[in-house]
Amino acid sequence: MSNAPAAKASNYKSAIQPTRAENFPEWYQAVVKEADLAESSAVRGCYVIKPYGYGMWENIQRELDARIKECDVQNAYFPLLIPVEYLSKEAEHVDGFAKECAVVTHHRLEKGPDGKLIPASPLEHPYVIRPTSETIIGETIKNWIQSYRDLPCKLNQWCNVMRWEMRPRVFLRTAEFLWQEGHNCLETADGSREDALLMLSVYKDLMENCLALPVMEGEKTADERFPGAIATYTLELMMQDGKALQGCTSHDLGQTFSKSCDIKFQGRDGKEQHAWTTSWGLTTRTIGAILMAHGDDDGAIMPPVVATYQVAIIPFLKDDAGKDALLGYCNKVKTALKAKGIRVSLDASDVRASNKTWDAIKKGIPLRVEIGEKEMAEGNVTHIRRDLGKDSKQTVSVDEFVNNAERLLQDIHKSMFEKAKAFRDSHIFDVKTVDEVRDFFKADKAGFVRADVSILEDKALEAVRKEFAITPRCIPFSDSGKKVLLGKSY
RNA sequence: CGGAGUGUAGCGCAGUCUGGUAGCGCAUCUGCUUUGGGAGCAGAGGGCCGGGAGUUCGAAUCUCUCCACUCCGACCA
Repeated sequence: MSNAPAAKASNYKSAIQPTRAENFPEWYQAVVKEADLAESSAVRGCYVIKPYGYGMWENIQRELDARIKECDVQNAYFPLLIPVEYLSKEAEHVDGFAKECAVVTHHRLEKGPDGKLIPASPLEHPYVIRPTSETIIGETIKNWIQSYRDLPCKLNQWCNVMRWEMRPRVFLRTAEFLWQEGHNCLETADGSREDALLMLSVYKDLMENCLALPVMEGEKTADERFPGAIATYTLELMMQDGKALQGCTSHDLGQTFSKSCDIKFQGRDGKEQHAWTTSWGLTTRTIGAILMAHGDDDGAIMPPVVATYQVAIIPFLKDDAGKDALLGYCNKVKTALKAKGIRVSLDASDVRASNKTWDAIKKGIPLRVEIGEKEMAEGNVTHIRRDLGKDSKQTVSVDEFVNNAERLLQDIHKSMFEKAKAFRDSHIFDVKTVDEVRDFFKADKAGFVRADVSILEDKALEAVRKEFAITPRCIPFSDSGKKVLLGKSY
């Protein structure tokens, strides 16, 4: 933005206000609203995901589900309600979630004296609405597993969960959210560790190749671990304000849950033993990550692989006389693109073309196709890349465009990834001492600092962590466990 | 759950300090003229000022009390 040519500075106005530099959190909310992705609901902390936003989630689901199944995981579904006793069996687990559980205590409503409905018929055994399903899945599959021949047992469910958050933020932290949670059961300690890492690699594939998000893969420090896990692996993402967002999570649960749920099997040696389990999840938060990693001051920029629409066709209608012919031409282009498997929107409404254009920009549709009488007369289309802006405008024949559209989308993906990666790489700074950590965040610089893991032992770090609200994000694999990344996070 | 802020038309805001029955911009509707990076002119419609209680002849404005949202923390995907 700062290097925008002075010539157009006079009439330049970003579509989203405030800009990222002016106020990042407010910019984020404006992007969500202007792109028509979601809105707040009557229920505190719960949001309505609107069709344009839900379309992204469906595409993320499709891509991730296929990859999960490649790992021989089967989909299943377990109840929304979990008996409170289940949760209380694992001490660390209950500590981790007890504070944020919604509890179902009654099973009926009746009219009170003032005509209002009040809960009636208290439940003898209350339920919690699942914050996660380790316990109920464990209690179920213990009956499915008797022998090493029943292993591995790999299950996944797509569902909603509820965690009573105090400070909700659309997509990033909501009381109810959508995710998949995988729960695998393995034969050995090595098996569960390798499995947790395998699922992490699936997420990495999704992030890089579908969401165009560069990741920092690593292990969480002990205090950042999932309650009950022996190791938590993560993909940390960097947002454009330099804050971290945890992109997914994959836990090696060891025998914690197999012991509390009593998942036992007879091993190859004939001896009975507890199984080794993993759990791994990815949520609708990834949509927030996409917005904050790729968006610019004109709004969202959607990665082509999961974009609800990959191409927006915008007819430039001059008058009613030529309307039918022009829309017919646009529809032909749309049909040709759809035949190539490309998701296309065509805005045939009477709204002014320039407003349709801005709508497509704010929604972040990767490719915009403008079609007016000029194009129609010559058998052409004009196309513009969202990530590069109007300087990328090109006019080519319909055939050429249709044949090249897939490659154009791939190019967009590639440059989005490279741009995000360049940002990430230029916002990680090596430091040696706690004082350098303090100096970095005191100067209000954006990004992470990378230090030797021994810094975690330094007593002085605690005060700095508190003062600037920084946490260890992960111990990246890339430094073979010798370094730790510290930063602010969502 | 702690600290701070904001609730007035679909959206963004002014008006509140100093009480007198509500205004601006955008959007919407109508008409004409326009049309390739947010159109122009003319006209029109739309709000019991977040809810409740109180003070007052009179409350958007003062008092009390709820509620919601936003930001910064704590907690987390």
